[in-house]
Amino acid sequence: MSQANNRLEKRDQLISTAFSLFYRYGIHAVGINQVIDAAGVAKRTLYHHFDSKEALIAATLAYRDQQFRIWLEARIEQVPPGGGALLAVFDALDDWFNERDEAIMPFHGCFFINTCAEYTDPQNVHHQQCQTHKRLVHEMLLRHAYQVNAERADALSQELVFLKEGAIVQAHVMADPQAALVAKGVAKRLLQSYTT
Amino acid sequence: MSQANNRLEKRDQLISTAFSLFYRYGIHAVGINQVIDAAGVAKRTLYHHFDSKEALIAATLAYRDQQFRIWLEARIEQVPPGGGALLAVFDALDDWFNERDEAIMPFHGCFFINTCAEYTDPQNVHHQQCQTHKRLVHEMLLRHAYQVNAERADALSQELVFLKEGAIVQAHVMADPQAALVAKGVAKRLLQSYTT
DNA sequence: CTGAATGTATACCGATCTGTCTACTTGCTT
DNA sequence: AAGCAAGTAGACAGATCGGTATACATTCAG
Repeated sequence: MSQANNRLEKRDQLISTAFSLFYRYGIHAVGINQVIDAAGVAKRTLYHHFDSKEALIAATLAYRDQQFRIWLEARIEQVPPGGGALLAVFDALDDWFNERDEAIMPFHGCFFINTCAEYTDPQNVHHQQCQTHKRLVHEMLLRHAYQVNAERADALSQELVFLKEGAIVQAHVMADPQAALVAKGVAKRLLQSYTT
Repeated sequence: MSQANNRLEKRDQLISTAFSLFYRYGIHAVGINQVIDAAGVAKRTLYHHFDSKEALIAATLAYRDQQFRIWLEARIEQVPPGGGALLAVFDALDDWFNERDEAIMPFHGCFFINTCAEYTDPQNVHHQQCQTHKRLVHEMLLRHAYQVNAERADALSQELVFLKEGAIVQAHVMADPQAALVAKGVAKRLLQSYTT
């Protein structure tokens, strides 16, 4: 194992450890010492890679953004394009909520919604990073909505986003394992009404 | 001003001050000292009324639960029963999001969703208190859904809840002032399909 | 060979955290 | 009149916070 590999490994180790802790316990509730202990890394090493806790938070959000979008994109592309792809989103959510897909386990709600709950001001740096993530996911749905109804793709995708967010909140807050399927039921009817 | 009044006033003052701070900055981010400074109360007084910060949090959640449900109930009862009452929910949300109703200002997302984001474990005491609140609001919608379609009231109310939660998240995370109206549009179509 | 980069461990800094304590005041109730 | 409940201000305790400093080890590149 080369030094260059070690460099990256430590950095990534810190980010993925920080993510797991932030995601489970919340950002404010997790201290820097807890992160370095769990990562098995010296404090100096953390502050070598990141200027501050704020910088670590930003890196953690970027890490999850990548992980989540790559995962969802892959799940959608497993089915033929069109309405089916949009419904596949809810099947993906179902597996996420019920922790049936190792690639995205465990489930503690949406990390970005949770982060906005800790930084409620929309002007806050972290809040805005969450907005960017949500916007990118929305655009992903929009691309597939075009295949269903190009003229009304904006409206369709936006309405599906509402159902998606509602399902995530319901699954987490109410610990409802069927949330994704309920949302999928509504999405189906919605899709029908958009498929002229 | 009698002493007996003063007693209750101090307690309520602490709760409403704590709520404002917790709601705006998050629970973990707000310290006990910050609460007593803002409330203009001695630390001893806080610990006279509450055993711990945990107890203050519980009281804060109960306070908001009451405030919110009384507010929403009042908003719904301003219109004749039936489908209109269910749509009135989204008009109420619209005023909440855009801070047009003094009774429920300001808007920093849903305090209960935010709290669940800080206490992600559904077994956590505070998380469960949030579940209870959401269940009570759901039952409120259910009662009105009965007027629309008694046989399928469960399904209808559940789907409206999803739209409601989705709208709250969208309004907060994306700072989208129109979220409630988008959700209302979907709710309208949903209601039509349930009004045989 | 040497120096820069990256890593280790650990002590330390000042600030803040929740919660307790002392000492005193006020005012209602019995 | 006496006692109790509720209030004040503020010191204090012990832990933890984010972040820095010191001293040293390893490894790769010029």
